[in-house]
Amino acid sequence: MLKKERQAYILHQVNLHNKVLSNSLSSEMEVSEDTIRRDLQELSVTGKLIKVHGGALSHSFNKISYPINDIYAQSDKKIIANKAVTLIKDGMFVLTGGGTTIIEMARALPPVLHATFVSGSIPAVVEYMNHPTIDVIVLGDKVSKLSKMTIGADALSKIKNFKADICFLGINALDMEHGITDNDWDVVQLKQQMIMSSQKVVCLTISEKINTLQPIHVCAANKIDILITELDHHDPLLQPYMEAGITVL
Amino acid sequence: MLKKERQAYILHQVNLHNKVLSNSLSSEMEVSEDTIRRDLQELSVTGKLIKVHGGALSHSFNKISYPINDIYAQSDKKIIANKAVTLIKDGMFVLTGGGTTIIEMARALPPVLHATFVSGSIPAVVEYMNHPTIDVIVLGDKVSKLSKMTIGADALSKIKNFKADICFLGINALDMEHGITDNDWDVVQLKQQMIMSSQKVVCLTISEKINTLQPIHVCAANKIDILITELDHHDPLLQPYMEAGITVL
DNA sequence: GAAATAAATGCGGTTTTTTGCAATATTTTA
DNA sequence: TAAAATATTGCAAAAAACCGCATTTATTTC
Repeated sequence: MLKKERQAYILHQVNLHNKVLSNSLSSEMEVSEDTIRRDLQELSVTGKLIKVHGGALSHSFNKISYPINDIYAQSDKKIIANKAVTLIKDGMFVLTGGGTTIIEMARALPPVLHATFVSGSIPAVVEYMNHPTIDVIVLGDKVSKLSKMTIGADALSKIKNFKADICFLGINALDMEHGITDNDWDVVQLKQQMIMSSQKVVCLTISEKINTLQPIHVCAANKIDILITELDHHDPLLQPYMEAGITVL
Repeated sequence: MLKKERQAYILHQVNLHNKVLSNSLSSEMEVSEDTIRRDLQELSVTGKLIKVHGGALSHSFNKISYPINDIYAQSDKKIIANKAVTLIKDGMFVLTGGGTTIIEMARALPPVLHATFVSGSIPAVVEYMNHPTIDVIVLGDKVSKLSKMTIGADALSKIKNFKADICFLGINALDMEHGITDNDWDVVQLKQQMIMSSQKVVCLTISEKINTLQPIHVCAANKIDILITELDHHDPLLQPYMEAGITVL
Protein backbone atom coordinates (compact mmCIF):
# COMPACT_ATOMS: atom_id res chain seq x y z
CA MET A 1 0.00 0.00 0.00
CA LEU A 2 1.37 3.36 -1.01
CA LYS A 3 1.98 6.03 1.56
CA LYS A 4 -0.31 8.55 -0.09
CA GLU A 5 -2.96 5.92 -0.48
CA ARG A 6 -2.72 5.13 3.19
CA GLN A 7 -2.99 8.76 4.14
CA ALA A 8 -6.00 9.22 1.91
CA TYR A 9 -7.61 6.27 3.61
CA ILE A 10 -6.87 7.69 7.03
CA LEU A 11 -8.37 11.02 6.07
CA HIS A 12 -11.39 9.30 4.71
CA GLN A 13 -11.89 7.39 7.91
CA VAL A 14 -11.37 10.45 10.05
CA ASN A 15 -13.89 12.46 8.11
CA LEU A 16 -16.30 9.58 8.15
CA HIS A 17 -16.19 8.63 11.80
CA ASN A 18 -14.76 11.75 13.40
CA LYS A 19 -12.08 9.72 15.07
CA VAL A 20 -9.47 7.08 14.27
CA LEU A 21 -7.31 4.93 16.49
CA SER A 22 -3.67 4.31 15.67
CA ASN A 23 -3.76 0.67 16.56
CA SER A 24 -6.81 -0.19 14.51
CA LEU A 25 -5.45 1.66 11.50
CA SER A 26 -2.21 -0.18 12.01
CA SER A 27 -3.86 -3.56 11.91
CA GLU A 28 -6.30 -2.68 9.14
CA MET A 29 -3.54 -1.61 6.82
CA GLU A 30 -0.93 -3.97 8.15
CA VAL A 31 1.78 -1.48 8.85
CA SER A 32 3.45 -0.64 12.13
CA GLU A 33 1.94 1.87 14.51
CA ASP A 34 5.05 3.96 13.97
CA THR A 35 4.11 4.39 10.37
CA ILE A 36 0.58 5.36 11.30
CA ARG A 37 1.90 7.85 13.79
CA ARG A 38 4.11 9.40 11.16
CA ASP A 39 1.20 9.60 8.78
CA LEU A 40 -0.97 11.26 11.40
CA GLN A 41 1.87 13.61 12.19
CA GLU A 42 2.17 14.67 8.55
CA LEU A 43 -1.57 15.03 8.14
CA SER A 44 -1.82 17.09 11.28
CA VAL A 45 0.88 19.60 10.33
CA THR A 46 -0.99 20.26 7.11
CA GLY A 47 -4.11 20.74 9.18
CA LYS A 48 -6.09 17.82 7.77
CA LEU A 49 -6.82 16.37 11.17
CA ILE A 50 -6.04 16.76 14.83
CA LYS A 51 -3.58 14.31 16.26
CA VAL A 52 -4.31 13.15 19.77
CA HIS A 53 -2.91 10.53 22.08
CA GLY A 54 -3.95 7.21 20.60
CA GLY A 55 -5.12 8.40 17.22
CA ALA A 56 -6.65 11.46 15.61
CA LEU A 57 -9.84 13.48 15.49
CA SER A 58 -11.57 15.20 12.65
CA HIS A 59 -11.03 18.90 12.59
CA SER A 60 -14.67 19.79 12.24
CA PHE A 61 -15.50 17.88 15.37
CA ASN A 62 -13.82 20.27 17.70
CA LYS A 63 -15.07 23.56 16.45
CA ILE A 64 -17.93 24.56 18.66
CA SER A 65 -17.57 28.27 18.99
CA TYR A 66 -19.47 30.51 21.26
CA PRO A 67 -19.81 34.04 19.88
CA ILE A 68 -17.80 36.59 21.77
CA ASN A 69 -20.05 39.53 21.02
CA ASP A 70 -20.67 41.08 24.36
CA ILE A 71 -18.01 43.74 24.49
CA TYR A 72 -19.95 45.59 27.12
CA ALA A 73 -17.95 45.75 30.32
CA GLN A 74 -15.67 43.09 28.92
CA SER A 75 -12.47 44.26 30.50
CA ASP A 76 -14.08 44.80 33.88
CA LYS A 77 -15.42 41.29 33.73
CA LYS A 78 -12.00 39.95 32.84
CA ILE A 79 -10.60 41.59 35.95
CA ILE A 80 -13.31 40.00 38.02
CA ALA A 81 -12.75 36.64 36.35
CA ASN A 82 -9.05 36.68 37.09
CA LYS A 83 -9.66 37.38 40.72
CA ALA A 84 -12.30 34.66 40.91
CA VAL A 85 -10.25 31.83 39.46
CA THR A 86 -7.64 32.19 42.18
CA LEU A 87 -10.19 30.78 44.60
CA ILE A 88 -10.47 27.49 42.79
CA LYS A 89 -8.05 24.76 43.82
CA ASP A 90 -7.40 21.29 42.48
CA GLY A 91 -9.98 18.74 43.49
CA MET A 92 -12.68 21.24 44.28
CA PHE A 93 -16.32 20.74 43.55
CA VAL A 94 -17.56 23.99 42.02
CA LEU A 95 -21.12 25.10 41.45
CA THR A 96 -21.64 27.98 39.04
CA GLY A 97 -24.53 29.93 37.64
CA GLY A 98 -24.66 31.61 34.27
CA GLY A 99 -24.19 35.04 32.85
CA THR A 100 -21.41 36.83 31.06
CA THR A 101 -19.23 37.21 34.13
CA ILE A 102 -19.28 33.49 34.76
CA ILE A 103 -18.37 32.90 31.11
CA GLU A 104 -15.39 35.16 31.52
CA MET A 105 -14.40 33.22 34.57
CA ALA A 106 -14.67 29.97 32.66
CA ARG A 107 -12.34 31.38 30.01
CA ALA A 108 -9.87 32.52 32.63
CA LEU A 109 -9.47 29.09 34.20
CA PRO A 110 -5.83 27.98 34.33
CA PRO A 111 -5.19 25.21 31.81
CA VAL A 112 -4.04 22.63 34.34
CA LEU A 113 -6.81 22.83 36.87
CA HIS A 114 -8.38 19.57 37.99
CA ALA A 115 -11.77 20.32 39.40
CA THR A 116 -15.39 19.39 38.87
CA PHE A 117 -17.77 22.07 37.67
CA VAL A 118 -21.53 21.82 37.95
CA SER A 119 -23.75 24.21 36.09
CA GLY A 120 -27.05 24.56 34.35
CA SER A 121 -25.85 27.34 32.13
CA ILE A 122 -25.36 26.07 28.59
CA PRO A 123 -22.82 28.71 27.55
CA ALA A 124 -20.85 28.03 30.70
CA VAL A 125 -20.94 24.30 30.05
CA VAL A 126 -19.64 24.89 26.54
CA GLU A 127 -16.69 26.76 28.00
CA TYR A 128 -16.01 24.13 30.65
CA MET A 129 -16.26 21.42 28.03
CA ASN A 130 -13.47 23.00 26.03
CA HIS A 131 -11.18 23.04 29.02
CA PRO A 132 -8.69 20.17 28.87
CA THR A 133 -8.71 18.89 32.42
CA ILE A 134 -11.86 19.82 34.29
CA ASP A 135 -14.89 17.59 34.66
CA VAL A 136 -18.26 18.99 33.80
CA ILE A 137 -21.66 18.05 35.08
CA VAL A 138 -24.75 19.51 33.49
CA LEU A 139 -27.89 20.06 35.49
CA GLY A 140 -30.58 18.65 33.30
CA ASP A 141 -33.98 20.23 32.81
CA LYS A 142 -35.84 22.49 30.49
CA VAL A 143 -33.70 25.25 29.03
CA SER A 144 -34.80 28.81 29.51
CA LYS A 145 -34.16 30.76 26.32
CA LEU A 146 -33.85 33.97 28.22
CA SER A 147 -31.19 32.95 30.70
CA LYS A 148 -29.80 30.06 28.65
CA MET A 149 -29.91 27.92 31.75
CA THR A 150 -31.73 24.82 32.76
CA ILE A 151 -34.63 25.77 34.94
CA GLY A 152 -37.09 23.69 36.89
CA ALA A 153 -37.72 21.16 39.58
CA ASP A 154 -35.30 18.58 38.24
CA ALA A 155 -32.40 20.96 38.16
CA LEU A 156 -33.35 22.22 41.57
CA SER A 157 -33.52 18.80 43.14
CA LYS A 158 -30.24 17.76 41.56
CA ILE A 159 -28.49 20.71 43.15
CA LYS A 160 -29.84 19.61 46.48
CA ASN A 161 -27.85 16.41 46.11
CA PHE A 162 -24.62 18.31 45.97
CA LYS A 163 -22.60 19.90 48.68
CA ALA A 164 -20.13 21.96 46.69
CA ASP A 165 -16.94 23.44 48.06
CA ILE A 166 -17.65 26.75 46.46
CA CYS A 167 -20.34 28.43 44.43
CA PHE A 168 -19.90 31.29 41.98
CA LEU A 169 -22.86 33.50 41.21
CA GLY A 170 -23.01 36.35 38.78
CA ILE A 171 -25.49 38.71 40.36
CA ASN A 172 -27.73 41.38 38.93
CA ALA A 173 -28.22 43.63 41.92
CA LEU A 174 -26.75 43.92 45.38
CA ASP A 175 -27.74 46.18 48.19
CA MET A 176 -26.73 46.22 51.83
CA GLU A 177 -30.28 46.39 53.03
CA HIS A 178 -32.01 44.00 50.59
CA GLY A 179 -29.14 41.69 49.79
CA ILE A 180 -29.07 39.99 46.41
CA THR A 181 -32.08 40.64 44.20
CA ASP A 182 -32.93 39.55 40.71
CA ASN A 183 -35.65 39.70 38.08
CA ASP A 184 -36.25 36.13 36.96
CA TRP A 185 -38.28 33.90 39.23
CA ASP A 186 -36.83 30.62 38.03
CA VAL A 187 -33.27 31.81 38.16
CA VAL A 188 -33.84 33.07 41.67
CA GLN A 189 -34.99 29.63 42.75
CA LEU A 190 -31.81 28.11 41.39
CA LYS A 191 -29.55 30.67 42.96
CA GLN A 192 -31.16 30.14 46.33
CA GLN A 193 -30.62 26.43 46.13
CA MET A 194 -27.07 26.85 44.92
CA ILE A 195 -26.31 29.05 47.89
CA MET A 196 -27.75 26.44 50.22
CA SER A 197 -25.77 23.66 48.60
CA SER A 198 -22.38 25.31 48.91
CA GLN A 199 -19.91 25.74 51.71
CA LYS A 200 -18.77 29.07 50.39
CA VAL A 201 -20.65 31.61 48.27
CA VAL A 202 -18.77 33.90 45.92
CA CYS A 203 -20.62 36.72 44.19
CA LEU A 204 -19.26 38.28 41.04
CA THR A 205 -20.53 41.62 39.84
CA ILE A 206 -19.42 44.78 38.16
CA SER A 207 -19.50 47.75 40.50
CA GLU A 208 -22.37 49.40 38.62
CA LYS A 209 -24.74 46.84 40.06
CA ILE A 210 -23.74 47.51 43.61
CA ASN A 211 -26.36 49.34 45.58
CA THR A 212 -29.03 48.64 43.01
CA LEU A 213 -32.28 46.78 43.39
CA GLN A 214 -34.30 44.22 41.44
CA PRO A 215 -37.83 43.03 42.14
CA ILE A 216 -37.21 39.51 43.48
CA HIS A 217 -35.33 38.76 46.66
CA VAL A 218 -32.66 36.05 46.50
CA CYS A 219 -30.93 36.20 49.87
CA ALA A 220 -29.58 38.53 52.46
CA ALA A 221 -26.18 40.09 52.01
CA ASN A 222 -24.74 38.18 54.95
CA LYS A 223 -25.04 34.91 53.05
CA ILE A 224 -22.25 36.10 50.82
CA ASP A 225 -18.80 34.94 51.82
CA ILE A 226 -16.77 36.63 49.14
CA LEU A 227 -17.61 39.54 46.89
CA ILE A 228 -15.60 40.22 43.76
CA THR A 229 -15.82 43.36 41.67
CA GLU A 230 -13.45 45.06 39.28
CA LEU A 231 -12.65 47.65 41.95
CA ASP A 232 -9.81 47.62 44.41
CA HIS A 233 -11.03 46.40 47.78
CA HIS A 234 -10.17 49.74 49.36
CA ASP A 235 -12.81 51.42 47.27
CA PRO A 236 -15.30 53.28 49.49
CA LEU A 237 -18.21 51.74 47.62
CA LEU A 238 -17.27 48.38 49.09
CA GLN A 239 -16.65 49.44 52.66
CA PRO A 240 -20.15 48.68 53.95
CA TYR A 241 -19.85 45.12 52.72
CA MET A 242 -16.47 44.62 54.32
CA GLU A 243 -17.80 45.93 57.55
CA ALA A 244 -20.64 43.45 57.30
CA GLY A 245 -18.08 40.66 57.36
CA ILE A 246 -17.88 39.90 53.65
CA THR A 247 -14.46 39.24 52.20
CA VAL A 248 -13.94 41.62 49.31
CA LEU A 249 -11.47 40.85 46.53
CA MET B 1 6.72 -1.63 -26.87
CA LEU B 2 6.44 1.96 -27.91
CA LYS B 3 6.66 4.79 -25.48
CA LYS B 4 3.23 6.16 -26.36
CA GLU B 5 1.75 2.72 -26.14
CA ARG B 6 3.30 2.23 -22.74
CA GLN B 7 2.03 5.51 -21.41
CA ALA B 8 -1.44 4.83 -22.72
CA TYR B 9 -1.39 1.52 -20.90
CA ILE B 10 -0.23 3.20 -17.69
CA LEU B 11 -3.01 5.74 -17.93
CA HIS B 12 -5.51 3.03 -18.56
CA GLN B 13 -4.37 1.16 -15.50
CA VAL B 14 -4.38 4.26 -13.35
CA ASN B 15 -7.90 5.15 -14.33
CA LEU B 16 -9.02 1.62 -13.83
CA HIS B 17 -7.47 0.87 -10.45
CA ASN B 18 -6.78 4.34 -9.10
CA LYS B 19 -3.21 3.33 -8.51
CA VAL B 20 -0.18 1.79 -10.17
CA LEU B 21 3.11 0.56 -8.81
CA SER B 22 6.37 1.29 -10.59
CA ASN B 23 7.82 -2.13 -10.06
CA SER B 24 4.84 -4.06 -11.31
CA LEU B 25 4.53 -1.88 -14.39
CA SER B 26 8.21 -2.45 -14.95
CA SER B 27 7.90 -6.19 -14.92
CA GLU B 28 4.61 -6.28 -16.83
CA MET B 29 6.03 -4.30 -19.71
CA GLU B 30 9.56 -5.55 -19.35
CA VAL B 31 11.26 -2.23 -19.17
CA SER B 32 13.41 -0.82 -16.39
CA GLU B 33 11.91 1.01 -13.49
CA ASP B 34 13.79 4.08 -14.61
CA THR B 35 11.77 4.11 -17.78
CA ILE B 36 8.56 3.75 -15.86
CA ARG B 37 9.62 6.56 -13.60
CA ARG B 38 10.30 8.77 -16.57
CA ASP B 39 6.92 7.90 -18.01
CA LEU B 40 5.18 8.71 -14.78
CA GLN B 41 7.12 11.92 -14.56
CA GLU B 42 5.91 13.01 -17.99
CA LEU B 43 2.35 11.98 -17.32
CA SER B 44 2.35 13.85 -14.06
CA VAL B 45 3.56 17.15 -15.49
CA THR B 46 0.74 17.03 -18.00
CA GLY B 47 -1.58 16.37 -15.10
CA LYS B 48 -2.74 12.95 -16.18
CA LEU B 49 -1.91 11.37 -12.87
CA ILE B 50 -0.25 12.03 -9.56
CA LYS B 51 3.21 10.64 -9.11
CA VAL B 52 4.01 9.36 -5.65
CA HIS B 53 6.81 7.44 -4.07
CA GLY B 54 6.49 3.92 -5.43
CA GLY B 55 4.12 4.57 -8.27
CA ALA B 56 1.24 6.87 -9.09
CA LEU B 57 -2.33 7.58 -8.12
CA SER B 58 -5.27 8.64 -10.16
CA HIS B 59 -6.22 12.23 -9.89
CA SER B 60 -9.60 11.42 -8.43
CA PHE B 61 -7.94 9.70 -5.52
CA ASN B 62 -6.37 12.74 -3.98
CA LYS B 63 -8.71 15.32 -5.33
CA ILE B 64 -11.96 13.80 -4.22
CA SER B 65 -10.73 12.41 -0.98
CA TYR B 66 -10.02 15.60 0.85
CA PRO B 67 -10.70 19.14 -0.32
CA ILE B 68 -13.98 18.57 -2.10
CA ASN B 69 -15.05 15.68 0.04
CA ASP B 70 -15.38 17.80 3.11
CA ILE B 71 -17.66 20.24 1.41
CA TYR B 72 -19.59 17.45 -0.20
CA ALA B 73 -20.01 15.72 3.13
CA GLN B 74 -21.25 18.99 4.52
CA SER B 75 -23.78 19.49 1.78
CA ASP B 76 -24.72 15.83 2.00
CA LYS B 77 -25.52 16.41 5.61
CA LYS B 78 -27.63 19.40 4.68
CA ILE B 79 -29.60 17.25 2.29
CA ILE B 80 -30.14 14.71 5.02
CA ALA B 81 -31.09 17.44 7.47
CA ASN B 82 -33.69 18.86 5.14
CA LYS B 83 -35.30 15.49 4.66
CA ALA B 84 -35.25 14.82 8.39
CA VAL B 85 -36.97 18.01 9.49
CA THR B 86 -40.03 17.20 7.41
CA LEU B 87 -40.77 14.41 9.88
CA ILE B 88 -41.16 16.79 12.78
CA LYS B 89 -44.64 18.19 13.37
CA ASP B 90 -45.94 20.77 15.79
CA GLY B 91 -46.43 19.46 19.29
CA MET B 92 -44.07 16.54 18.91
CA PHE B 93 -41.75 15.31 21.56
CA VAL B 94 -38.38 14.73 19.89
CA LEU B 95 -35.37 12.87 21.23
CA THR B 96 -32.05 13.47 19.51
CA GLY B 97 -28.47 12.36 19.86
CA GLY B 98 -25.40 14.31 18.89
CA GLY B 99 -22.98 14.49 16.00
CA THR B 100 -22.56 16.75 13.03
CA THR B 101 -25.56 15.45 11.15
CA ILE B 102 -27.85 16.18 14.07
CA ILE B 103 -26.37 19.67 14.31
CA GLU B 104 -27.20 20.21 10.66
CA MET B 105 -30.71 19.07 11.33
CA ALA B 106 -31.01 21.50 14.22
CA ARG B 107 -29.95 24.30 11.91
CA ALA B 108 -32.47 23.24 9.30
CA LEU B 109 -35.47 23.40 11.60
CA PRO B 110 -38.22 25.62 10.24
CA PRO B 111 -38.46 28.85 12.21
CA VAL B 112 -42.05 28.41 13.30
CA LEU B 113 -41.96 24.89 14.63
CA HIS B 114 -43.43 24.31 18.08
CA ALA B 115 -41.99 21.13 19.44
CA THR B 116 -40.03 19.89 22.43
CA PHE B 117 -36.51 18.62 21.89
CA VAL B 118 -34.64 16.46 24.37
CA SER B 119 -30.93 15.88 24.02
CA GLY B 120 -27.75 15.33 25.95
CA SER B 121 -25.57 16.74 23.23
CA ILE B 122 -24.31 20.15 24.23
CA PRO B 123 -23.70 21.42 20.68
CA ALA B 124 -27.19 20.28 19.73
CA VAL B 125 -28.69 21.99 22.75
CA VAL B 126 -26.90 25.19 21.82
CA GLU B 127 -28.56 25.05 18.40
CA TYR B 128 -31.98 24.26 19.79
CA MET B 129 -31.62 27.04 22.31
CA ASN B 130 -31.12 29.55 19.54
CA HIS B 131 -34.31 28.50 17.83
CA PRO B 132 -37.14 30.92 18.58
CA THR B 133 -40.04 28.61 19.25
CA ILE B 134 -38.95 25.17 20.29
CA ASP B 135 -38.64 23.98 23.86
CA VAL B 136 -35.42 22.34 24.93
CA ILE B 137 -34.76 19.84 27.66
CA VAL B 138 -31.21 18.92 28.55
CA LEU B 139 -30.36 15.52 29.88
CA GLY B 140 -28.18 16.26 32.86
CA ASP B 141 -25.09 14.30 33.78
CA LYS B 142 -21.37 14.35 33.40
CA VAL B 143 -20.23 15.67 30.04
CA SER B 144 -17.97 13.51 27.91
CA LYS B 145 -15.35 15.69 26.33
CA LEU B 146 -14.99 13.36 23.40
CA SER B 147 -18.58 13.13 22.32
CA LYS B 148 -19.64 16.41 23.91
CA MET B 149 -22.67 14.70 25.33
CA THR B 150 -23.88 13.97 28.79
CA ILE B 151 -23.08 10.41 29.62
CA GLY B 152 -24.03 8.26 32.57
CA ALA B 153 -26.69 6.72 34.70
CA ASP B 154 -28.58 9.92 35.34
CA ALA B 155 -28.93 10.77 31.69
CA LEU B 156 -29.87 7.19 30.98
CA SER B 157 -32.56 7.02 33.63
CA LYS B 158 -34.00 10.36 32.56
CA ILE B 159 -34.45 9.08 29.04
CA LYS B 160 -36.35 6.13 30.46
CA ASN B 161 -38.92 8.57 31.79
CA PHE B 162 -39.72 9.76 28.32
CA LYS B 163 -41.77 8.24 25.60
CA ALA B 164 -40.86 10.40 22.68
CA ASP B 165 -42.81 10.57 19.45
CA ILE B 166 -39.68 10.31 17.42
CA CYS B 167 -35.98 9.87 17.91
CA PHE B 168 -33.22 11.05 15.60
CA LEU B 169 -29.88 9.32 15.70
CA GLY B 170 -26.80 10.19 13.73
CA ILE B 171 -25.12 6.85 13.27
CA ASN B 172 -21.53 5.91 12.64
CA ALA B 173 -21.95 2.60 10.92
CA LEU B 174 -24.83 0.59 9.56
CA ASP B 175 -24.83 -2.88 8.15
CA MET B 176 -27.70 -5.16 7.22
CA GLU B 177 -26.26 -8.06 9.13
CA HIS B 178 -24.90 -6.29 12.22
CA GLY B 179 -27.32 -3.38 12.38
CA ILE B 180 -26.14 -0.15 13.95
CA THR B 181 -22.65 -0.24 15.43
CA ASP B 182 -20.53 2.41 17.08
CA ASN B 183 -17.21 2.98 18.82
CA ASP B 184 -18.04 4.63 22.13
CA TRP B 185 -19.48 2.50 24.89
CA ASP B 186 -21.25 5.28 26.74
CA VAL B 187 -22.77 6.71 23.63
CA VAL B 188 -23.98 3.27 22.68
CA GLN B 189 -25.78 2.95 26.01
CA LEU B 190 -27.56 6.22 25.39
CA LYS B 191 -28.52 5.36 21.87
CA GLN B 192 -29.96 2.06 22.97
CA GLN B 193 -32.10 3.73 25.60
CA MET B 194 -33.17 6.43 23.20
CA ILE B 195 -34.32 3.79 20.76
CA MET B 196 -36.32 2.08 23.50
CA SER B 197 -37.89 5.34 24.61
CA SER B 198 -39.20 6.35 21.21
CA GLN B 199 -42.17 5.36 19.16
CA LYS B 200 -40.28 5.88 15.96
CA VAL B 201 -36.56 5.65 15.29
CA VAL B 202 -35.02 7.71 12.52
CA CYS B 203 -31.42 7.13 11.55
CA LEU B 204 -29.43 9.76 9.74
CA THR B 205 -26.23 8.88 7.96
CA ILE B 206 -24.26 9.74 4.89
CA SER B 207 -24.20 6.85 2.47
CA GLU B 208 -20.51 6.21 2.98
CA LYS B 209 -21.25 4.79 6.39
CA ILE B 210 -23.70 2.32 5.03
CA ASN B 211 -22.38 -1.22 5.01
CA THR B 212 -19.58 -0.32 7.38
CA LEU B 213 -18.85 -1.73 10.78
CA GLN B 214 -17.74 -0.40 14.16
CA PRO B 215 -16.74 -2.44 17.19
CA ILE B 216 -19.75 -2.02 19.48
CA HIS B 217 -23.24 -3.24 18.68
CA VAL B 218 -26.10 -0.80 19.18
CA CYS B 219 -29.13 -2.55 17.77
CA ALA B 220 -30.38 -4.66 14.92
CA ALA B 221 -31.28 -3.02 11.64
CA ASN B 222 -34.95 -3.90 12.06
CA LYS B 223 -35.25 -1.48 14.98
CA ILE B 224 -34.90 1.34 12.51
CA ASP B 225 -38.15 2.78 11.25
CA ILE B 226 -36.79 5.38 8.90
CA LEU B 227 -33.39 5.67 7.29
CA ILE B 228 -32.27 8.94 5.78
CA THR B 229 -29.23 9.38 3.59
CA GLU B 230 -28.27 11.93 0.98
CA LEU B 231 -29.13 9.44 -1.75
CA ASP B 232 -32.34 9.05 -3.63
CA HIS B 233 -34.38 6.21 -2.18
CA HIS B 234 -34.14 4.32 -5.46
CA ASP B 235 -30.42 3.95 -5.02
CA PRO B 236 -29.41 0.27 -5.14
CA LEU B 237 -27.28 0.69 -2.00
CA LEU B 238 -30.48 1.20 -0.05
CA GLN B 239 -32.53 -1.61 -1.55
CA PRO B 240 -31.65 -4.23 1.09
CA TYR B 241 -32.86 -1.90 3.80
CA MET B 242 -36.11 -1.16 2.03
CA GLU B 243 -36.69 -4.84 1.55
CA ALA B 244 -36.11 -5.31 5.27
CA GLY B 245 -39.09 -3.07 5.87
CA ILE B 246 -37.29 0.17 6.66
CA THR B 247 -38.74 3.34 5.22
CA VAL B 248 -36.02 5.04 3.23
CA LEU B 249 -36.12 8.75 2.55
C1' DG C 1 20.95 5.53 -48.12
C1' DA C 2 24.32 7.14 -44.90
C1' DA C 3 25.70 10.29 -41.63
C1' DA C 4 24.36 13.33 -38.16
C1' DT C 5 21.42 14.36 -34.71
C1' DA C 6 18.17 13.66 -31.27
C1' DA C 7 15.57 10.83 -28.26
C1' DA C 8 14.96 6.89 -25.40
C1' DT C 9 16.59 3.34 -22.53
C1' DG C 10 19.32 0.78 -19.22
C1' DC C 11 22.95 0.51 -15.85
C1' DG C 12 26.09 1.47 -11.86
C1' DG C 13 26.73 4.33 -8.05
C1' DT C 14 24.86 7.64 -4.80
C1' DT C 15 21.26 9.93 -2.28
C1' DT C 16 16.76 10.19 -0.38
C1' DT C 17 12.57 8.22 1.40
C1' DT C 18 10.22 4.96 3.82
C1' DT C 19 9.71 1.72 7.22
C1' DG C 20 10.28 -1.14 11.31
C1' DC C 21 12.67 -1.90 15.54
C1' DA C 22 14.57 -1.10 20.06
C1' DA C 23 15.36 1.76 23.92
C1' DT C 24 13.54 5.53 26.43
C1' DA C 25 10.18 8.86 27.79
C1' DT C 26 5.60 10.37 28.38
C1' DT C 27 0.69 9.96 29.04
C1' DT C 28 -3.29 7.53 30.50
C1' DT C 29 -5.73 4.73 33.50
C1' DA C 30 -6.95 2.04 37.31
C1' DT D 1 1.36 5.64 42.50
C1' DA D 2 2.23 1.61 39.51
C1' DA D 3 1.17 -0.60 35.38
C1' DA D 4 -0.26 -0.30 30.70
C1' DA D 5 -0.60 2.10 26.54
C1' DT D 6 1.19 5.37 23.53
C1' DA D 7 4.98 8.65 21.91
C1' DT D 8 9.53 9.87 20.82
C1' DT D 9 14.06 9.26 19.24
C1' DG D 10 17.88 7.35 16.93
C1' DC D 11 19.21 3.96 13.89
C1' DA D 12 19.66 0.62 10.20
C1' DA D 13 17.91 -1.95 6.23
C1' DA D 14 15.28 -1.91 2.13
C1' DA D 15 13.10 0.34 -1.51
C1' DA D 16 12.82 3.93 -4.56
C1' DA D 17 14.54 8.02 -6.76
C1' DC D 18 18.16 10.50 -8.83
C1' DC D 19 22.29 11.42 -11.67
C1' DG D 20 25.56 10.83 -15.20
C1' DC D 21 26.82 8.24 -18.92
C1' DA D 22 27.10 4.70 -22.34
C1' DT D 23 24.35 2.26 -25.56
C1' DT D 24 20.68 1.62 -28.42
C1' DT D 25 16.91 3.27 -31.26
C1' DA D 26 14.49 6.64 -33.91
C1' DT D 27 14.43 10.87 -36.74
C1' DT D 28 16.30 14.25 -39.58
C1' DT D 29 19.21 15.95 -43.08
C1' DC D 30 22.20 15.90 -46.85
